[in-house]
Amino acid sequence: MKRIKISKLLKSNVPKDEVLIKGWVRTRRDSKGFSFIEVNDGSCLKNIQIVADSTLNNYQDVSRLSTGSAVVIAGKLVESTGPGQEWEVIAGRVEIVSLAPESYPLQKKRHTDEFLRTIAHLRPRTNKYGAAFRIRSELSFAIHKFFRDRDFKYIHSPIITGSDCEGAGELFKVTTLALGNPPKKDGKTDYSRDFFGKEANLTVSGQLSAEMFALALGDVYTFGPTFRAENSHTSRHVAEFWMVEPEMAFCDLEGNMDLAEEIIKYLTSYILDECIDDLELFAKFVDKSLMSTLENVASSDFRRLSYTAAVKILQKSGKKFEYDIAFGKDLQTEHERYLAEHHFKKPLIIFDYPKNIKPFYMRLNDDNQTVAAMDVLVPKIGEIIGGSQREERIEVLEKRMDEMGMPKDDYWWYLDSRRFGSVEHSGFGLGFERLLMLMTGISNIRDVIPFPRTPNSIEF
RNA sequence: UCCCCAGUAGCUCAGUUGGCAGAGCAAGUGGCUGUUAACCACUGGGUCCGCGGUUCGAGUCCGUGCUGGGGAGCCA
Repeated sequence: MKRIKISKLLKSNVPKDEVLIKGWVRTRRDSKGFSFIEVNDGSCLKNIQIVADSTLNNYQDVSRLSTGSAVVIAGKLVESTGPGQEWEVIAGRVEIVSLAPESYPLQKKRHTDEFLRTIAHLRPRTNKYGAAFRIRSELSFAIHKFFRDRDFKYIHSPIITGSDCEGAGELFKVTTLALGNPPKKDGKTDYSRDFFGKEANLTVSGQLSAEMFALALGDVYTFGPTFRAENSHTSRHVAEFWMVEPEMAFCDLEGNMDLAEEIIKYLTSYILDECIDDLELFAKFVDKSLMSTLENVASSDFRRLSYTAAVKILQKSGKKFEYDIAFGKDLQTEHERYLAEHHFKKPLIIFDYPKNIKPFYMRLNDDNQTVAAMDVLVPKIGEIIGGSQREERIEVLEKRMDEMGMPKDDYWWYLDSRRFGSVEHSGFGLGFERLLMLMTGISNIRDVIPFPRTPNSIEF
């Protein structure tokens, strides 16, 4: 007999004489002469209720099954005579694959997220984390589907890089040199004797690679891990996270914003359609307003306004902010939250930021003051996308790099793309985990990553 | 890196003015019942985060370190 997953079993329209289930015991309740066993196999949120009669030849052992034990059950699927579930399985055979001892840490009650983080290897066995990671899987698939349906090509950008890309944050060094005694030259570490012959780091962004491929394949995207060695202690930052980075040739900032809005709406609708059982758990136990938030994101047009207009709104708001608002200063978290959560109450896109607070590759606008940058802000999460139209004019780009004191030689290949068939092009970075926080209402980024990496924490 | 909060049973927490270490849940045992976070009874379970200090006496007060959490900065 072939094993059937519980997700499929529960969708059955008719009773079945023979089914084979493999999974883990969530709870057991004994009655006179038989036991109810709730079995979960991870395929969906719901358990299947097993009715195990005392006539089973190993009932003695079955009646001692503990939470977390692995079992194989052969039996028949019947309509449940009790309330609470549509189907149940009358067990003909219960094979105990392995018994979880009393030290099994997961109890039949709610645990705190902080405690579950200390047992991150077991937490996917809980309802909440099982649901979170099923949604993570679905969301990954939906991202590939979104791009494939629009004829984007998937690019694998390198994990180990020789340049620090955009100067975005602190880097993790990659080296095979002896830490205690590295070779020296003129008092400094001699990286010419390192594995790659020069300094190497873990990537902070696949953007520069993606730009090169956009100028060859047209529309491309990357979707992979990125690393930041920042000593951040917040619920929105981790050292290792995944980023989705589309890059489009022959595309200006407006087209870029169009795609950003389209993908957020598409993914939100997709999850609403495909993961409703899991979503309902979050709507019930994690964030009561989740459904209205998601429907708001999926259906409302994102408000677009320039940085200059945003600054004016903030100045006229009459609200006291901890940080000053003035043209040329970056918007702080409190400002972004005010705009997204109080003023507009829906997702918004802010564009045309002052050039002095943005990286070198963003395209200089005609006013010579601002660059064609855009950030997408959503309620509760804040910045979820950062992107720009890229500077395609080589003389403007080189001038900008000079102003910022960047070593142009290291970027010879990047500049080459502006020498040979340069065209206007745009792209953005979408924080995958932040998106997942939006979708689930989970408020700590550490709880949407299987094994999160944060300062001082790499246990698993 | 800065600011704030917390650390007591497996988990979640209480612990008064400095005076014998507590509850609920979980676990174990027994009972009961088509149960469903089942229910009832009993039992076991403690480096009160570490180190140092004050005191006749410290879970409690002081100093210090560590860990966790929240917020800020940085960003996705």
